[in-house]
Amino acid sequence: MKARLIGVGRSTLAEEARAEIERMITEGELTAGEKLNELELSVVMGVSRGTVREAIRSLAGSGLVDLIANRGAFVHETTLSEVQNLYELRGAIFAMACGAAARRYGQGDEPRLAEDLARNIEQMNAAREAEETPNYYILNIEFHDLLLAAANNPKAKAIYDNVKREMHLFRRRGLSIASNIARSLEEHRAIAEAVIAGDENASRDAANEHIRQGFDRYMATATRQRQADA
Amino acid sequence: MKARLIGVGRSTLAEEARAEIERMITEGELTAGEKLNELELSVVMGVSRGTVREAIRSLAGSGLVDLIANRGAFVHETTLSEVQNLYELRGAIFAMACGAAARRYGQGDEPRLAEDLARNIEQMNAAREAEETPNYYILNIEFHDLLLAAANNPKAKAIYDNVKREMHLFRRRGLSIASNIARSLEEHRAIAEAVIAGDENASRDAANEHIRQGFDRYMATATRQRQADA
DNA sequence: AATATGTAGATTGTTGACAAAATATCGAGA
DNA sequence: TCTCGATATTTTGTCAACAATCTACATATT
Repeated sequence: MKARLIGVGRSTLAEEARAEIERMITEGELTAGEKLNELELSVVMGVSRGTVREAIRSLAGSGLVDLIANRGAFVHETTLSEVQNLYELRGAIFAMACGAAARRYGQGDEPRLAEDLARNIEQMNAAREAEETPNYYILNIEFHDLLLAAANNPKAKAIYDNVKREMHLFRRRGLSIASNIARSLEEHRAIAEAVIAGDENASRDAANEHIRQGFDRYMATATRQRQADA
Repeated sequence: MKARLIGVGRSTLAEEARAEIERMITEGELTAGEKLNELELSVVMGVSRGTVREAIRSLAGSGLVDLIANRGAFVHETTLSEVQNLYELRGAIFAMACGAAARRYGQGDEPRLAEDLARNIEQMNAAREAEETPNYYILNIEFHDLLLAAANNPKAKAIYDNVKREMHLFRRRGLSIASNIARSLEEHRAIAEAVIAGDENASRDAANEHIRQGFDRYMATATRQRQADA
């Protein structure tokens, strides 16, 4: 007896509403600082206000929305100093994950990690040479996700994803300059090497360095763009 | 013109309900794995079910309760492998915070940090010599909070607090053996020294080491207690 | 003109009721 | 006795209405 499971993952209306609001925010239909009107959203989405309210509340926990009692919910505005904090937080978690991945690989708990990382880096190199920036972007995310998965720490991964999304929200503009990609790729190689060597400390350091460099690249690009705008 | 502010801090009913449920969990009135009955809680607390529901939903984001659609909310059960993950996560954030604190102190952004840390360590040493374990416990928390505060990263602090609370839930039994306290104190000294020297990398390493040692001490004590139980 | 006050409208906070799903109960048949 | 299945009860999901609070605008006051 076998059948396609129906309704699996189909969850509550509130969860679907949450996903929809989340999409609206990440895709820019709702901009930073904008107020979320419960009634308006409920009409647009065709559910009751209570359901929308529940969705908004659950979003607040992820940092995408700020709640003020009796005043409502607002799309979180990320300041520049917060961006630095987000980078540091992301770096801390990523470094920890790389250390854990190295340990687990060394113990034989992640047998496929080596080939997965090698394949990813190879594809990334190909994307770089072909100057296929969108592919590079996807592969870049995959690289980090591979290591997060290998760390086998779901809560850390959840936090990492939240931080990533909030950062993504801030820097809508791509930061994909050819030289940046080349350097980033080298850093990936260094991380993968340390992890596959099973060296926890080296993995952590390489990961930390990667995020730090990423922040520097971000700041440089942001400054340049700001000058270009002026 | 001056008057006492009224209604400050008084928030919504749902927030108060959340705080109350949180208390019930942390104080053990609701045990791990137990189901949270919305109606029951609403009667006990004298608010409507919807309000309780909102409180429970907001707690889910902090990891204290797990939600299952159409089945309800359950107090999160922390497994042993999760404990290790929590230690690692806490270590990552604490190490990052110590690094940031070192940088900020070096830049003159946290002028009071040096004396605060020195005072804390001195009091801790006094508590150790007097064998006042409860005081030691409070001072230990304060030490970590001082550094988290100096890092000036609110989101990191929020996550740290969540993790800390979840860990606290798991290990009800104290782990305060005299020799442990002495070693822990030495590690604190090392951290403070690195931070006040403004050395980011050394601060991170010292913090990481501290949490790692803490985990080892925890495992040793837990194993010993398990043997004693058998 | 600038500031305070009052009032109407809009929005959030809270509740109770109904619908849908899950769980418990109980009996029939092997 | 045990398993399966129908039924009753409990519990969650969703909604609409009411109450409390905030916001915006008009009016009055200096």
